[in-house]
Amino acid sequence: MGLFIGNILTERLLGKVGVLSSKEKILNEAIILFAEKGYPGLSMRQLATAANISVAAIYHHFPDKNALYLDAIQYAFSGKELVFARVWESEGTPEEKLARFIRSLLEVMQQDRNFHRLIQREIMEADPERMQLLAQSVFNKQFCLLMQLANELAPDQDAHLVATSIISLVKNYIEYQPLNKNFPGRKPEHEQPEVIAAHITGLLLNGLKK
Amino acid sequence: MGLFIGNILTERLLGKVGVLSSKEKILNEAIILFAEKGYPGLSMRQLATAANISVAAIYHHFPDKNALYLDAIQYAFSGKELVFARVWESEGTPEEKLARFIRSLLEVMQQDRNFHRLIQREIMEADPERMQLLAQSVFNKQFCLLMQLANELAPDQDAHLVATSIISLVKNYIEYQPLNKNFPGRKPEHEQPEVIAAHITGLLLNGLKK
DNA sequence: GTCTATATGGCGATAGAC
DNA sequence: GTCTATCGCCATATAGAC
Repeated sequence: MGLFIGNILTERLLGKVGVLSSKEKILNEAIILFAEKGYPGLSMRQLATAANISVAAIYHHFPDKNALYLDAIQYAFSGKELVFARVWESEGTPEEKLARFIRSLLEVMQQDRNFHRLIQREIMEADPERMQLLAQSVFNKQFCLLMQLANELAPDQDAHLVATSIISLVKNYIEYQPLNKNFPGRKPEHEQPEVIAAHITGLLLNGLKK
Repeated sequence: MGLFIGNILTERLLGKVGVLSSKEKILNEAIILFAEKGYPGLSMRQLATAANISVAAIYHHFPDKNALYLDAIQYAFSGKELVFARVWESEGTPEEKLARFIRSLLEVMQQDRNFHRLIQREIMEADPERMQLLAQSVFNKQFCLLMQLANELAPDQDAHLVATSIISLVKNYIEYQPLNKNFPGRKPEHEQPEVIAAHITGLLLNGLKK
């Protein structure tokens, strides 16, 4: 038992049966609030209030604010890789796999907005060490599989650039939604994942044709 | 004379002959530091030090931190529209215009990183009122012209979605550079604007073809 | 228009009781 | 493991002299 104290996965399982440890409660609130306000924008007092605990109790579980932030990010990232497993394991042509990947990525990003905003803030800070950690421990496998797919779809093109383009297209539809509401030509269906997914997939597979 | 005190454009002109007013000095530093650290991350003391002035002097020019921030954003945005004028006024096929637009956007974003980061932070905050201001007073004309071009290139597709895709592709190559360094398949030429521009243009005009 | 000095409060972090 | 109380510092913002 003592061996598992502090193990996030154990706490996740506890969470699934409705028992949230204090540490997990803190981390859950931290993910939401760091995503919303950013690192300097969230005070330990605000977090303590949100988690319904005292500031001193937070410092019992985490040595300082920075360590808590890093833990929260790791916690938010854990398990995300599994979402795409079914995409890569599924049967079908490369074109079908691309459509499925785009659809899945879009759903993950739109459903878990806190995850998306946390990543976005991290990328914006662009700290080299943290970028390396993020790339290697979170996204590396997915990026490689996407490059493989890109290579099947367009062997003559640069797989790294193609993979980046695919991710860019999906990510920015989510990100630009609040801004794009204010531009002409906006239609209600532009917020529906299937419409966006169809557009992106079509664009990639056919380009712009008259 | 008194009429022009506080007029940013006047101060810009003064700036061009090497005379920076204190207010302009503050705004210039504010753009850099807000872009780097974000609103809560930058203190008035740090800004005062960077602008080589006292905190009280800043409060002589701006009523409070928030007003200063909004002024800094407006200041950073002023004049950006002119950059693309030559793209839209130039002669050539729609395909050539697209290539030129992509190239210009890429250059503006890569050269003026502070501008890019300020916008990015604003979009991430996603405050509805500020999104409206940003869309209408800064990007509206460009977006409309880009939609027109999209319509010429692909009349059967949704111009709003196509325009968003084009911007997404360009913006994220800049944004992902620090992260992408850590993925396999990375090549040095992936940081050259002309290589990126060629890839994006090709992707849009031809799609992924075997 | 700029300064020094200061008011007032929130910040991260800790001490020590229970 | 959680609390109340508190430390020392830095935050935004202001007062008033020059």
